[in-house]
Amino acid sequence: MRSCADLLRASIWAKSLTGAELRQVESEMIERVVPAGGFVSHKGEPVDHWIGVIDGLLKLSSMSSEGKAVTFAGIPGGAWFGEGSVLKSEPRRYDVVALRESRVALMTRATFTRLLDSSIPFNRFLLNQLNERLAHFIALVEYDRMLDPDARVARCLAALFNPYLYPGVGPQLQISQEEIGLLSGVSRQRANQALQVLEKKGLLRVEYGGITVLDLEGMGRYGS
DNA sequence: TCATTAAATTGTT
DNA sequence: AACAATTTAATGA
Repeated sequence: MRSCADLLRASIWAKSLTGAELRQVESEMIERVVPAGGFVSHKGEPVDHWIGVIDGLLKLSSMSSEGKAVTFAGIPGGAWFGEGSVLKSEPRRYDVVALRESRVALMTRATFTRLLDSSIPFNRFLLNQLNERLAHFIALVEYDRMLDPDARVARCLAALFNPYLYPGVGPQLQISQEEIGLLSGVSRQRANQALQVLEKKGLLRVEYGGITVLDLEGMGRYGS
């Protein structure tokens, strides 16, 4: 994807809008480039945007009291997130960090609320997305206790391929093993080891600078 | 188009 | 954490 307009074209909720509505939404959006390792937004900051990822890869994470980083989710290109905090007008509850150089689109609260008030498909989209995320977090609580890094990597990746949350992600994804490590909370070396285990089990194929998922089901239930 | 070089990524210690 | 091997991307003939 190259621009805000491309992102809108690829977003399901935007498909039902008229050309005029779409143009207005687009004109009200702000595009921002975030360098690798840069922050899209910090925990505790006031939230006044719904954020869409035009291109790149983000992670939502937080620091535990002991200073350990805990990743909640990876956000690939084509996805939207942050509706929870926009809806509740609360400060952001996690850090948003770009794992690689990324381009994001910021939708102002005004636009967001207008869509919320006027578009049924938009509401349906949000409802579905919130529901999918709930399922994701329940799964997170489960596997947070299992310490097997292979399983953590498997489930982190499986979450990235969720077709409802991330419709733009095909079976093949460009992601380095270092990024997988950052997402899963394991070292790059361990991520490499885990990927080889998963490849041997036929769940995915390891490629240069990316992976192809062969058995999404199996990845999601790995380790249980 | 091909060869060379630099940069990124992977596999191993 | 450091190293070597491998792949890709960029450059220029």
